[in-house]
Amino acid sequence: MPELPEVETTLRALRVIGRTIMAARGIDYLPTIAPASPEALDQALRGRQIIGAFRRGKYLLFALTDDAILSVHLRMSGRLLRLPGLPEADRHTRLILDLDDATALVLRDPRKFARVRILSQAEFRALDATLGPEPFDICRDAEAWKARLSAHGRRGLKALLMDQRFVAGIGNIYADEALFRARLHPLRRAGTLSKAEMHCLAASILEVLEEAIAAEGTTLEDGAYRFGEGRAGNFALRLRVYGRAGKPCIRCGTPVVRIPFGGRSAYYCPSCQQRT
DNA sequence: ACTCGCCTGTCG
DNA sequence: CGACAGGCGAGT
Repeated sequence: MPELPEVETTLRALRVIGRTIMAARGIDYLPTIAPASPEALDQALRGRQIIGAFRRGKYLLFALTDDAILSVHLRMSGRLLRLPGLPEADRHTRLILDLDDATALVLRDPRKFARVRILSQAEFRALDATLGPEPFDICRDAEAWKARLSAHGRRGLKALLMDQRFVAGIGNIYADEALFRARLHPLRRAGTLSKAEMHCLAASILEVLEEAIAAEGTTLEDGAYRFGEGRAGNFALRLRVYGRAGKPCIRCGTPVVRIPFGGRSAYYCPSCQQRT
């Protein structure tokens, strides 16, 4: 579910810097959370202050006192909310961190894919090294962007954009949206782009991510993505191609196409986004 | 460089 | 009932 704009919005809405974790309550505790038991997690987190909060790709990272970093990845269906009081667990609540100001950080995740880890500095550096550059860096450096695309010339553009080792933070929605804006076919091989097309792709990625962050992310009709106390993002209204199979392309009227892609879908306009 | 599995929920 | 869902990683 959440891609870079949703993770960024989630992080900004939490405003947890300076708070101290009073208790960690694990409910329907996930095997994807470490330490492996609620008691051990509580022991590891209780009394620690959150002294920093940042995002890397789709990871939410909370710097704690004593040099530890709490890492949260929401995967497909996770949300991280900041709720008042001592919130009760609903059916999908997996973890509640009670804070010192009578609020709580609450992880909800119907599909149980979300991951939580407590990392040492070295473990964080190792994680960081597995991720490609942030789009806001690489897409503003024309030479580096060109070199990076050229280094993976055989790969299709959509697969490449979604590969977190290539660039960190882009997922299914924003890959399709960026490619639509750049008028590039999702299966076009990266090595076949002209210099102008490479530049256009970088500009399209920056544009769509910035607009999506400004709109506080994409909450689809199922309402799965929420942030803060449970607010929805507004970018679904601005999606130009994602999820629009059979509907007219907003640019040329040709019906948008959906093709199977890596167990999911790619949406594109067969007229505006030629494979050539 | 690919597909599949992980899990639950919803929709047709 | 099957298809599909904002992701990733273990397998080929």
